[in-house]
Amino acid sequence: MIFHVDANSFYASCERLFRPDLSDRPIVVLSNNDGIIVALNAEAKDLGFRRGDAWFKVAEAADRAGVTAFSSNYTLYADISSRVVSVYNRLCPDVEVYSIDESFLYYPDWECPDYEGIARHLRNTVLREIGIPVSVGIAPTRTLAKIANKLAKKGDGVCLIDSASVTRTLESIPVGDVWGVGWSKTAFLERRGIRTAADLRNYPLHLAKKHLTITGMRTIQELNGIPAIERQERETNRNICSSKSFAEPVYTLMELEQALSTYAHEAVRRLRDQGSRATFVSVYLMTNPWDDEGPQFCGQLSARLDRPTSYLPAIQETALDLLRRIYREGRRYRKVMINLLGLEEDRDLQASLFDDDRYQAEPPRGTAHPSEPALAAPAYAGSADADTNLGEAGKVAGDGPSRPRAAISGQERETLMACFDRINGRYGRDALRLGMSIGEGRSWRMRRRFLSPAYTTDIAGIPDVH
DNA sequence: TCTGGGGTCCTAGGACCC
DNA sequence: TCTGGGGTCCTAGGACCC
Repeated sequence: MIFHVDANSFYASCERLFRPDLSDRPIVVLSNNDGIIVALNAEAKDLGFRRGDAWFKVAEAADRAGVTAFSSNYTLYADISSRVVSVYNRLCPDVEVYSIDESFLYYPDWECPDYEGIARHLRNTVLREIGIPVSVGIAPTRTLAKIANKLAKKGDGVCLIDSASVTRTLESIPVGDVWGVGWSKTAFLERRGIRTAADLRNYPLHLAKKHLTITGMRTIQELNGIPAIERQERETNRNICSSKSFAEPVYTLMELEQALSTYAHEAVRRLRDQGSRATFVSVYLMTNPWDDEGPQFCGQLSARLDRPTSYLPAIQETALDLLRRIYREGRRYRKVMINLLGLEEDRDLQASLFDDDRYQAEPPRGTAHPSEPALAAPAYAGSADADTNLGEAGKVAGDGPSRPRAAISGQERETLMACFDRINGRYGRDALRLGMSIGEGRSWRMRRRFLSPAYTTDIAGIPDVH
């Protein structure tokens, strides 16, 4: 049997943990740059606020209604999340962490089980030990368990769907609320008169395969009680990207370089945390599509690294090189993004034919890697900007930046980065950075006006108790 | 002034192979 | 004369998720 455990208004609950004065008060949590509402508790929902509301549009109304707003504090949420998961792990032998606030717990199919009793115990334990309210949906498949959880949130926090109750239950669920049925599939299904999860459950599989793709077919099987969606066993990501919108428009290459270097630092930290190396680096640069002033622009270029690596200087230099090729003067830039792709685990690493320290000091150039494909950049000219013409900038040499490489061996790179990791592990993740990411402009810095303290992860943020 | 960030999986279609 | 059939791999873009 599968339990889907979901924290209620997780970010808002985390903020409230350390603010008992806000119990029963409406709370919203904002995205980066305090742009939109990404999470809100029931009290705020009752006042009519919605996930996705642009903060600048609703801030005044929220203030009048006595809503407390928080900038998102992911450090806090991640720490609370891991504490919640530690409780799951104690009470269930088989836990799949699905997202920061959702997990699937797998229990054996016993003869006469009291699954609901187990769920209530789980719920009470998390609430008592961590202070976070969770709901539990119980069903034979993950899709049904997600639906059960939706119902649990409306009721007393626990809901079980079994073969006796499944038909009646699904009749009350709009098809768009089913896990895996998004905006596009909902529109398609409603045109054909399929409005509820019960309707979808009876949709013929061969039609589903044709019109809803294999994922839609799996969803239907799951609604019929047949597990069809595979568990996510892998712990590591396949892509890592880092990107933030700027608080204000940015014009200069130098500021973009600072921002991109900062995101490269962040992306490589996550890359190294999961023990991977990247094969490709991709950089996106774009203006604000909402902005009516000035021309729009959206460009992207990719490059293959010499070899899969997690060496920050190499990745950052490659990224900056790409940025300089994409950059056009006179645009009001809104966002720059780095994407690390083709991730390999350290232990799978394939040694390059030429990856020998003897060649490192004098890297073979030109003729050495004839088979190394230069990544053609399909650089698309974005939205309204036809003159971007990235074609001529489209070929990025496989051997990275044009600057001469320092004579430093692979072993030395590894030692250097290990030292870098240790220092940042001890003194804070930004204690040591590459020069390029330290700068004063800062117009690209995030706006986080309502940030709560790092109550659980920073000695300075620990609350005083009187 | 001001509209998020970080992911996964799937498919179509092109390039290429014998 | 005759213009197939069966594959693989890769990428961009769509759809979806939290």
